[in-house]
Amino acid sequence: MADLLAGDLIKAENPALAALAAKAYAPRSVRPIWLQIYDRLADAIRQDVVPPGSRLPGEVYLADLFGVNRITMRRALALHQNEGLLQARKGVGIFVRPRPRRFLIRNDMQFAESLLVDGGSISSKNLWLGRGKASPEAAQLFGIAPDEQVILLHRLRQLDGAPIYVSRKEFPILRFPDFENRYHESGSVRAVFRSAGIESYRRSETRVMGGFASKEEAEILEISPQTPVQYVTSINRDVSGQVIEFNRGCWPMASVELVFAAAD
Amino acid sequence: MADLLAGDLIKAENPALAALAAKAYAPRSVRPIWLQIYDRLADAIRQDVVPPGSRLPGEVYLADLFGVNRITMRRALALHQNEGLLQARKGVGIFVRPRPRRFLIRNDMQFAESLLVDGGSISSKNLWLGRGKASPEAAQLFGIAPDEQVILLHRLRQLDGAPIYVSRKEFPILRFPDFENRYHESGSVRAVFRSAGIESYRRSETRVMGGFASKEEAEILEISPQTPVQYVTSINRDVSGQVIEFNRGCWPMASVELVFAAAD
DNA sequence: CAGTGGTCTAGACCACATG
DNA sequence: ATGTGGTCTAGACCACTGG
Repeated sequence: MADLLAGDLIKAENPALAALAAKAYAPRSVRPIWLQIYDRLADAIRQDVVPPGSRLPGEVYLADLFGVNRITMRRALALHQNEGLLQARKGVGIFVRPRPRRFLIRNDMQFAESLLVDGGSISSKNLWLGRGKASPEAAQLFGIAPDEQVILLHRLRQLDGAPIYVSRKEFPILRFPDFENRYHESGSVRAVFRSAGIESYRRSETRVMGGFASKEEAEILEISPQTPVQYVTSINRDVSGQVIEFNRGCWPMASVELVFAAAD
Repeated sequence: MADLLAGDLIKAENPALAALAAKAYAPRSVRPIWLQIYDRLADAIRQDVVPPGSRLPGEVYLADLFGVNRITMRRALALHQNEGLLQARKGVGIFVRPRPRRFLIRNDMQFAESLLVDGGSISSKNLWLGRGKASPEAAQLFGIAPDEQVILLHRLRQLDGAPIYVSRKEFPILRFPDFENRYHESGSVRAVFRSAGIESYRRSETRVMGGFASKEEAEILEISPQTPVQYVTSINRDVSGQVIEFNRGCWPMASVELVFAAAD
């Protein structure tokens, strides 16, 4: 009784979703039911039938609404989670993720990367600053032993409060012996460079590769583990060619677009 | 009876796989069984217990081997298909994909992209050459109307016979009125450029973005639909700045690494 | 505590490819 | 005809979150 009541209430709250579910399915042989549900959910989300940030009705209710078993319903939901449109939180519900925006990272080689996005405010948050073992790649670039220490800076970039990019930067201690203090004073890497006498530097190489979010990355970025992501590693050098920064970042794949433009 | 016999035969064929499956599972609360099976399969593949190109035992047999239900087994297999290590062919079996290699695409801006891979032979295959409607983006770049025609060249790149990259190139007809004939004569885009008086050109912009393989792309690349891929679009200009080529390519995400190096 | 998503099983039927 | 992978159901139990 209480179940029926709750069901009716939710249904009344979102008639558009109910209408979407009421349509007849194409034959299973043409396209599996779960993919058809996946399609309809995608439409519902993109057409703001269910707005970003809102919570979807529960799986059992949705399954009933779409006239399928809960398992079948879950397949459709799971694919959307994997692709980044939805995000489940155990014990809480399934939420519509903020509309995936395409970030543009201009990578002009001469300048540091710059984030461009239409509207929305990007904020940067430092997760951790300290010293630790260099990654093998950074050690080689800095010309130090593999187990030597480097300055480590973990940063998180957020769009309107939602995490969107996590990076791990490495700097050679020899070059920036007082990195931490300088950084705390200024709050900017560029300023630390300047205080070390580096007025200008350049991006010498950028690598892009695909992967799947580790548990840690998934937690920080608030996505499901195994979600496809893009890793970007970049190398900055001073004018003499010395490597002064090695950076490795991670994006949810769906929300970034990289642009590499010629210098002109 | 026949079942048992077949099972024993296969098991005898691959004792290493059986050994992998025989180990006790960690508690489900630590890591779900299907993810533990996923892990073991990954090990088996990466350690050549099941070599690239070989076919896995059937799902029902594997499920029995790992002591779980077929559905549970399928979850582990499905994730590997999604990530590119395995590839299922309906009615045939599940196959181990060729070891994902990291392709390096050097993108020096001055030169056309060049494929680098350690060992293995890369071949190029033309799927289609003809004329058709320009994409909106290309039309704008070429300075033509959105419904105007362009030269279209669909190409497939293969590594040791396995499809690895599919691209769709667009060229302005005004600039290359005799493209098809020139191309058939020489078999190279560069030669067509030269015959049109273009001795040198440059890559002015490259964009990288993630996505999920459409049904068509999946078929060409022999991957499952919805598998994560990377799209790369690039623009080539002649020395005067005129756009002479617009290219859009698609890679299985797991098998490519893009390198953008500064000109130096 | 109730409701949520996450996992797992048992069994069924289908579509496809191969011999 | 057989075996393969693909889909779908029914029902169960668990772990987590919130009030």
